[in-house]
Amino acid sequence: MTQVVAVVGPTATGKSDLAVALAERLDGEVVNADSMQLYDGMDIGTAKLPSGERNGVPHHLLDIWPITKSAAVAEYQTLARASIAAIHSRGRVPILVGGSGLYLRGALDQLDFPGEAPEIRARLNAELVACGAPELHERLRSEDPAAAAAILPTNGRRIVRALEVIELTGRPFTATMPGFDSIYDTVFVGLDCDDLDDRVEQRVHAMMAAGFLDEVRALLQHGLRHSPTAGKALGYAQLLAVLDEFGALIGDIDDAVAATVRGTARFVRRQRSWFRRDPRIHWIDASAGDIV
RNA sequence: GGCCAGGUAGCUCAGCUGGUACGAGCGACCGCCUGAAAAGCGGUAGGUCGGCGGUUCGAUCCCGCCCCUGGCCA
Repeated sequence: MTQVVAVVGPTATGKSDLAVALAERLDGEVVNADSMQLYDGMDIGTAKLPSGERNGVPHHLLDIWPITKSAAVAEYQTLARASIAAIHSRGRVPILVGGSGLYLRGALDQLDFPGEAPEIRARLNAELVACGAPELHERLRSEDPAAAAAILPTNGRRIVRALEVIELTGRPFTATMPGFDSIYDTVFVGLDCDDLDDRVEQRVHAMMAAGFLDEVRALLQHGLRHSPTAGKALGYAQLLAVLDEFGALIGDIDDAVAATVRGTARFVRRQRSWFRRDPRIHWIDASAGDIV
């Protein structure tokens, strides 16, 4: 059975560095499991490890999507599994790194995602706007009571997704996550630490000093503002809000930075509540001395 | 010094000519999560309604004095 190492946990804990260190010791290669680092050109704001700091360790699934593309977990699942298989066939150890919980589970666990139907989703989204989430939830209840019970009537986005899948596959929508069964022999390493909020604040300021705003300006010219996924990324969305169509500053940059810090801190909480439930993870204090 | 506006939840503000604050957004805390997941969604906790007196059966909302903030005039 293919052996895999997964480095997981909330953002800004040093996962990328740990992954490189582990790859050097285990003769491994790194596979990205961060939904935003998949995008080409999003470097500073996603804290993508610069190639100079990868120490020659091959990294896979970085910069594979244009920012205009809508993210797709199923596609990522296919790519990640292919990447893991290729690394294994080379006799090396795949090291999956990232903080995107669903992406990690998609790559490693027994999850089957039903098909994708952009046109159906577009129509349902239009109905959502026209009728409201509760009405669509009623329809979901009649078509798939189990899914309706698991999805709140106020969560329009998930209701749309459920109806989309039902219409596409003709089968009920599985609205609950399965158990924690990896399809690989996986070791889960979780990184976390107490002073994460401080680290986050420092990191956001460091990103600004490194030219985050200019990165956003450059991506603005490539359609970041209208991209369904990339434009919603932490930091990018907040900075877009203070820039006009030509990249001129029209808002308070300090407010945008503060909003990014707050948003990231909230994101850390969501990541923790996601990973906390996974009993397979061996947690390590990221602020400890020699974590390798 | 005078005039005006205002002092209500951590922050920004709502609040029917006086009858137990219906508060809202954001924040905080807790949680959910199957093809947009750095997204989306839910729950909970916070208020001596600036202070002191007065009128009233009863005052956040009326009266007086005081304190604080902003603006205008001197």
